[in-house]
Amino acid sequence: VPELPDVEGFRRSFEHHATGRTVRAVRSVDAILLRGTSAQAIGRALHGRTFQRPGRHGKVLLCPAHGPVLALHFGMTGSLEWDGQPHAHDRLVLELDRGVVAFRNMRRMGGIWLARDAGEVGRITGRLGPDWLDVSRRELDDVLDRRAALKAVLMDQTAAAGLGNLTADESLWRARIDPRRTARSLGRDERSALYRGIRRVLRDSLPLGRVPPRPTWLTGVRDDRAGRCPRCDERLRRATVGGRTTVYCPKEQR
DNA sequence: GCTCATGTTCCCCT
DNA sequence: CAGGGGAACATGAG
Repeated sequence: VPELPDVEGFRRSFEHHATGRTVRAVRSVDAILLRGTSAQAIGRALHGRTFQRPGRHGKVLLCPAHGPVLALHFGMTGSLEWDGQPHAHDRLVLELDRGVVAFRNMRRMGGIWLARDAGEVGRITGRLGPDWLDVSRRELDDVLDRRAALKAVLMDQTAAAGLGNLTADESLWRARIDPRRTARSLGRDERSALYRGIRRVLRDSLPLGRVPPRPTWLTGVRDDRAGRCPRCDERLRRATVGGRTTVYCPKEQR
């Protein structure tokens, strides 16, 4: 479920459970998820190291350990678990001097990176645009300076990082803008509405670590094929935009 | 068996 | 080069 709010939730849990904790063992490393590193390299780099406060850039979680930095991308089904119980979908398990953290990921999309130091983190996040929480209203104009479909631009991580299918649809629904519009076609007021929509969705989702499936939100009704707009009760429509299923209100989103 | 899934990347067209 | 469409990746749920 990992979009910006979810990864921020993982970041907080990692901060709470792992900051100041020392790695005692690394196991259950899934080679298919490794990106430019190896199980041996991760073991060598992290064993005996103590984690510092984790960071996040878009959907990437960054876990520095006084030198090496472990980076995780959760794909569509990744999560962090602290139950200490072995699970078939564990793709990386770190035993700490107090507790165990498991990177669990059923579908094995996403990735595991290891940077040798903070300076090398750019190799991992270098292609990402600014984190959406750091995008100013003014910078939004730069992000939208494209001919592509608006929703495709919002989900393009190289333009700005962190929005996914859910947060993009939710933000566009809040702003009452048609996801299929060309990014460049938005007027000033529409851009401001979109900016407020994105901020609002992220701000409200952040403390929960997820986009809340409230019935008053699009997210709460989007999985219902016969779902209706929580605001105007119009029958919601489904389309494919930017290669992904898109739910919107044809009456309000213009 | 079939369809779809909250992500990313690559390839082929236009 | 920019953008769209589709497939691939890997695994499950309905």
